[in-house]
Amino acid sequence: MINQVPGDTRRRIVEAAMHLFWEKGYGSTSVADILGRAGINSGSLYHFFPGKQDVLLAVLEAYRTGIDENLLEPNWRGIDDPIDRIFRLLAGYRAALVQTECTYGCPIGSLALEIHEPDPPVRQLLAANFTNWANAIEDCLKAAGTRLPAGTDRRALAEFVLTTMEGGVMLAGSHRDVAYFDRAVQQLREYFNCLLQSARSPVRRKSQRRNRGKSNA
Amino acid sequence: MINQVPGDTRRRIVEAAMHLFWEKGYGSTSVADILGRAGINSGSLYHFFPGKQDVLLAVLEAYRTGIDENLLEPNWRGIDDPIDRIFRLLAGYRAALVQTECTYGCPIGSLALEIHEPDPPVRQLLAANFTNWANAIEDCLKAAGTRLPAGTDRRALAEFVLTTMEGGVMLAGSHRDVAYFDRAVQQLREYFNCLLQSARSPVRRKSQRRNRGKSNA
DNA sequence: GTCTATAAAAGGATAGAC
DNA sequence: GTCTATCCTTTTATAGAC
Repeated sequence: MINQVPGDTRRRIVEAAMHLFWEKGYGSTSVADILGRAGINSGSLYHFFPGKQDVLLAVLEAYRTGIDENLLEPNWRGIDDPIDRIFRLLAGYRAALVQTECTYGCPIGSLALEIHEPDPPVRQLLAANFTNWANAIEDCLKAAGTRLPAGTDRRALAEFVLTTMEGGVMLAGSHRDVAYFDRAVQQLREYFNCLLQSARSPVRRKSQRRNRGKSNA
Repeated sequence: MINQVPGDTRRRIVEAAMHLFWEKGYGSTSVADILGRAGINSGSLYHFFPGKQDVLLAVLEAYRTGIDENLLEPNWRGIDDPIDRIFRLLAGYRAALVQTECTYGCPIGSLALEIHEPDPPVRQLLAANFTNWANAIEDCLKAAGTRLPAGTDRRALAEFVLTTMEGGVMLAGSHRDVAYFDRAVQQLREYFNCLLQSARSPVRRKSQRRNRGKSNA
């Protein structure tokens, strides 16, 4: 092909696959689909990748390393308040749902539930993506400092934000109605309000002093 | 085949497909897989179903109509407290995760994120399954009566229980670690504690007097 | 209703020229 | 590195006997 930037082909393959996996899923995307979208031929793809699954690994790796540049920075630009940042990120997912008429799915979440093989390398990269996402939220929660009650399990809360997002996207997509996502986020907001409130005027409970952060009903 | 109960073949097909879709996903299950597990031949399946997708519809329909008998009753037998029932149901999913070494996925959730086609009939059945699940939780929340604060959006809260379950199962499966599910449920528990607490001693915003009444605060 | 056999297509992957 | 051509397997679905 003419005017080909060296090293560009591999990038185009990953980009094409990233889009197609998001749009159709991994199993329903054929190698031929990827070739077509990338504008290349079979030989080129198999020159860079041993097989289709290795393309998936490259895609997941691209998501993982690009989370700051492609997801967090665009959403957080100009927003400093850490709690605002959390709900701004969720609003970003909402915008994606609206733009795609609720066809959008979190690419990581969709792949996580589509891939059923034990498949350690793929699964580890999926997990790493989730971990990075939760890390970013956890940083926000740490930055919130004393606005959250002492003893708040910030790691668990960060993961809870993630499960809310994934669950909300799942329901909104299935019902083709963004209101399902909105209600999930609204419930999370209520929970945060409760936490922020009780940090201001702590409710004393028997279990709380003895067992900080681990109360279980 | 000998000793065949009339009308049994169709049921066996659906049962085999139900198991395989749950285990391997829809796309990775071939018609041949279903035939093998059901112990029948190609002609029988295509006698009852126009194609593979119609088997999926029958599976989703079976989940939908069987939710009480197969999911709710086994988990709720002997438990009357409506809030306990909610967390008992979540404990049931936890048990499934543990038994399968976190291979388990909610079959509806997995299919919801695997199926990317617009595909109205399939999607409507997925949505109907989610709706039935949330209905059951909503009934619990209604039964909780005044233990929840006045004005609680019980529908949204029921859906929030669902998103927590789905998100928790997703993370636990991806990390192959049930602790991710446990933390999600624990966060939901904290939220419920907050709600139950504020129903006992309603929080007044702005000029709130602390620890009114006789609660053990 | 169930069987066997097979059609027809699509899938992932490879070979070898350039 | 990229191309064209092709192999081989798997897949869904059908045909027609019993």
